[in-house]
Amino acid sequence: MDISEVAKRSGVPASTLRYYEEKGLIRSIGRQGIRRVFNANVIERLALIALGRVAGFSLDEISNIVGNEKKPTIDSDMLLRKATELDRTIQKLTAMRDGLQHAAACTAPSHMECPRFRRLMGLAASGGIKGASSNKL
Amino acid sequence: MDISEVAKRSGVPASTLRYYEEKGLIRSIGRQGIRRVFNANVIERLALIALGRVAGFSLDEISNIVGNEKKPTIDSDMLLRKATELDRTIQKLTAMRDGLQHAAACTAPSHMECPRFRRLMGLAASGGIKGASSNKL
DNA sequence: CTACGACTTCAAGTCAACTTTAAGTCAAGA
DNA sequence: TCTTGACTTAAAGTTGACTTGAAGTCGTAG
Repeated sequence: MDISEVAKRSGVPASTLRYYEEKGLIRSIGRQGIRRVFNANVIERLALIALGRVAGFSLDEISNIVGNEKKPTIDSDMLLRKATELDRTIQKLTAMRDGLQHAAACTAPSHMECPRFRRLMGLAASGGIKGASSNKL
Repeated sequence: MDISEVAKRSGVPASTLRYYEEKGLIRSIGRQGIRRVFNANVIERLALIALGRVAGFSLDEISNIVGNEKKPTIDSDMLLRKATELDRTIQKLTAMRDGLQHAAACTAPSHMECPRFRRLMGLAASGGIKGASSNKL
């Protein structure tokens, strides 16, 4: 596949694909003349990268998860830590989703005045309030 | 509470608190001389903002969710849409968490070669691969 | 053969979300 | 009174993740 095919199939712009390759997140299997040629599995890898972004990981963190030509070691302890971190995030988001759903139906003048909303949010916030990806590699 | 008290209690730097106030995300209840004075409920609000960030919303989107002095209307349809969006994100992250957990224990040479990992990631990616917050206000 | 369109590199530009810096205000303690 | 330290503003700087632009390289249709 050439870069435009990958872009079309994945929805990721060619410029981003070049950028990701430069960062070592994906790689082209070779060149036809001057043009990059990609293996079909790059699509899967891009899905994984997009997923990591949604999960709030930085490209560097994702690099550690999915592996990178430059930085080789993929440490299973780190994967477990990421999984745990993600689990905490999921709990927060679940409480937030419920809070949003309730807020949409609630008649309280302001969400912050609704005890149910506040309880859900308190639940979501419990155990650390800091932004995503607040832990180191 | 003065700004450093809020910073200490919330973990959010004073510079960020001023920035959030400028954006209308939080507000000080008044001034003592030149210094801001905050009501205790700002802590709760900051928790909600942090939560929104974890959920992948931009400050502008969060502004729509939690309300803003400048932009008043908080539309319940929008809240439901955000809840739905969040639900999709939660499903993805759950699959990713399971994938990471499995990858940590799996003996396959590379994650991408492990069928279980790939299935979980495929599950996570199904129904749209694009990054977070890809929908408009 | 030459012009076109799709690729290439490399450098610079953009954007959101902050952070830092410089210069100033003020209450309180020595 | 003078100094110190925590606040203030406004503007400039930083970072991560891309995007855009300029200048160049190809394969191929006319």
